[in-house]
Amino acid sequence: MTIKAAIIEKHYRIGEFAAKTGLSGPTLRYYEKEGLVKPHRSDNGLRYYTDADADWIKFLLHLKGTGMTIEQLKQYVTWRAEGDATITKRLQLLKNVRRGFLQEFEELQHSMTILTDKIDWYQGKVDGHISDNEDFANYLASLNHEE
Amino acid sequence: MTIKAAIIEKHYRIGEFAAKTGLSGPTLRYYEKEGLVKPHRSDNGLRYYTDADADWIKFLLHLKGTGMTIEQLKQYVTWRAEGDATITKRLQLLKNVRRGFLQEFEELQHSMTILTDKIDWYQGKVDGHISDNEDFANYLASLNHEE
DNA sequence: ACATTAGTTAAAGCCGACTTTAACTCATAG
DNA sequence: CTATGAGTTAAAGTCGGCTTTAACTAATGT
Repeated sequence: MTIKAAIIEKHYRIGEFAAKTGLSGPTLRYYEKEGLVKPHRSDNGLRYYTDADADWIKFLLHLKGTGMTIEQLKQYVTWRAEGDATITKRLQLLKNVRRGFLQEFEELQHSMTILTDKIDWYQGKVDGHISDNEDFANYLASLNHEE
Repeated sequence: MTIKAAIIEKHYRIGEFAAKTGLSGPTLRYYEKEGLVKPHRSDNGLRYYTDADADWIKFLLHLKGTGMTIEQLKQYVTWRAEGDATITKRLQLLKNVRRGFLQEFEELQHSMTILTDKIDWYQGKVDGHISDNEDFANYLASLNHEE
């Protein structure tokens, strides 16, 4: 006797799916118009999305979070639709994205250092253990921090 | 005999200053209109900037780099112009900025992890040590990485 | 003296990424 | 059967952060 699991794929209509993904309905329609996501349609013509679509949106948002624009995402999606022949292209694109992101990341870390230094400097002024005439440039220099 | 160093403060006109700061001339004028920077004027009416202005711009760009908007920067500048009475306000503002930035930073790190996992997964497919039917969700699960 | 390059202003334009509007249809509880 | 809430479309609007344009004046090299 064969056991056959009847896995019923859950259908999410746009409102529920919007809540699930954190995007708005209009944003989902916008992404669809840009070709980033392809929801399905039930017989009555209403969109529905699945858990697989949710996974895809999550991944998409991570890529977006690394600084990819909608245009770049479209390119990725286009290649994805073309199948395995474009895997190296996609790999190369993602590597380029990572390179840019790492660079940006270092700048963010530097800005973070400067921000923290400034906070410490203000705190020192408030607490009175940095003298009134010590300016921020000197303070940075004393920490060997640039800019 | 008193030695008096005649320190001549270098004046940068907008073009030179733009090159120095990496901003464009129009952007410098825009920042001025928004009250973020106050260049000086020579007798002929032309703007000039100093090294102190450059330091200020650099700091401003770091704040901007942490996600502060022009409006928030304006608030900071306004308080700065009001003098020491607003130091605690500025300190509080910068601490809030840091809190938001740290949060954003963690999300960026997570996106980075997912991006790298995807790159490794593609690389595995290309190199043939990840089987054709291993999907990315499984691969993430195997790494104990979420989403 | 004059051509070229740099600076001046106010106002309009642009771009990406959505959001809002308008005018409509569909779904469903009472 | 009808009120209400959700979904449909295409098109226009918004917003932040500049950039471009237009019409002009100032500075500088030959």
